[in-house]
Amino acid sequence: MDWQALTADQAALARIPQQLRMLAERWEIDKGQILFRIGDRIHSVFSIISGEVRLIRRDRGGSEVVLQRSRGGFFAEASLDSKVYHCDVVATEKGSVLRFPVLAFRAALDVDSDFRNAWMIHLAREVRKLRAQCERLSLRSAADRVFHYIESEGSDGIITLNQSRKAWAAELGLTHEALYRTLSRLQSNGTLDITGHRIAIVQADPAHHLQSV
Amino acid sequence: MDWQALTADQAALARIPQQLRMLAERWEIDKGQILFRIGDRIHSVFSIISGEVRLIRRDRGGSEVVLQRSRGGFFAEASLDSKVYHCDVVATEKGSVLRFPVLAFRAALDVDSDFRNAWMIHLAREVRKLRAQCERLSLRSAADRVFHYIESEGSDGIITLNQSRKAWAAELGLTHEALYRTLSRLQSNGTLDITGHRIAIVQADPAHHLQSV
DNA sequence: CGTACTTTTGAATCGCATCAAATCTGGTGG
DNA sequence: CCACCAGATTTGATGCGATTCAAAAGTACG
Repeated sequence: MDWQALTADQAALARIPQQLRMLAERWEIDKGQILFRIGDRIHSVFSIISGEVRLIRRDRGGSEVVLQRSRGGFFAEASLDSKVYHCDVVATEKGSVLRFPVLAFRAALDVDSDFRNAWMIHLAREVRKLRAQCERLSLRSAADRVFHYIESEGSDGIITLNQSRKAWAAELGLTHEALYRTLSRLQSNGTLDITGHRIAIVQADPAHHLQSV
Repeated sequence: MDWQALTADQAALARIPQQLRMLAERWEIDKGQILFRIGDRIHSVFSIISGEVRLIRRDRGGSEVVLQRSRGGFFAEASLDSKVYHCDVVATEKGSVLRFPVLAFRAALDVDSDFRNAWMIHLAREVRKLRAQCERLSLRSAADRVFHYIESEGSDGIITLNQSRKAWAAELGLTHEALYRTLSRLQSNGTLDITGHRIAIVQADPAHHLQSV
């Protein structure tokens, strides 16, 4: 297991103490596989290596509600403080996850203050990031969401995307068509400078300027 | 300070050790007041008693991006691990906040394992809740968001709102008009049973049924 | 070289935002 | 108790922008 390669969004993973690492199991998961069901006794905390999982809650009618889609990072962290899982978890594509026994995880948090601090920092950052994303998703227009993303996730009005535009569109809550059209409009506008995966804000959107006067 | 009244969404507040509580200061804030600016040295962690604050980042053009709106609960938690604030914080209405010295807060987390556990649980729950909200906000239709909210925030298809519908609309990322119309349509549909602040799903939405077949 | 996926453009449609205005509600003070 | 006000609720008409469906061109990878 290459623990060094994961540090980017996963500083907490790198800080996992040796003792706990040795207890981690790698699970290969198939598309459609159910990792655990609602009501199951909690046994593990997971981190995704590859693929995608969804946390789902179903009503009696059979319609389902996606509580979370994960492609990387931990999931079911909230299970650290309960006895049973509160949702189903299903893999939507082939991939693999890392499984940590929850008791050992709790014990490591209690004992290892470095790990504990890394974990708290990880959670706090996640909260900050998710709050920003909620704000972004409540913006009405595609252009506003693009700006918000660059301003909050990039630095100094410049961002280098680490994903395909299609995936970015999903993160922005847009269809890929809408994002493509918005980007090309903003570029021919002179508002954005797009070179490959690097996107820079050239000047504030005219509409935004009005607000600031 | 009535610490008991806040336990609802704020279990972590109730677990704050006596020593740290004694260091807390209550700040009365006016509309438009700036609590701190980007680049300021971090001195405090805050919790809102009343009113609303916004975490804002500005670009050079003067247009601003809202990273977070808070009406209750902690904000700027992520500042526990940095030296300077990463955004401006402005009050958008009159209210008051609780101010904890960040050093004492960190020390309390190190020393008091009860408080520490409560804090980690608080953060993990916040993460879970925010992820669900992001999923909800990326749903296209107003009806889907209403269902998602009831399924994920309520229990057994029933929810009792603790806020006005206008405020709920904002949380759902909708205009209040859209929410009012959607609710009355779903009620005359026979899909929802609405009695005051109690909303119950009577039957799955027909459109959802198709998916589950 | 072929396959799967992303990127791109087009046309039509639909749902939500927007602006407007009326009604209802809870709380305040006279 | 009533008048009054601010805010929430409700309904209507209109337009825009994103979705949707469709299809073509580009690109990475084995």
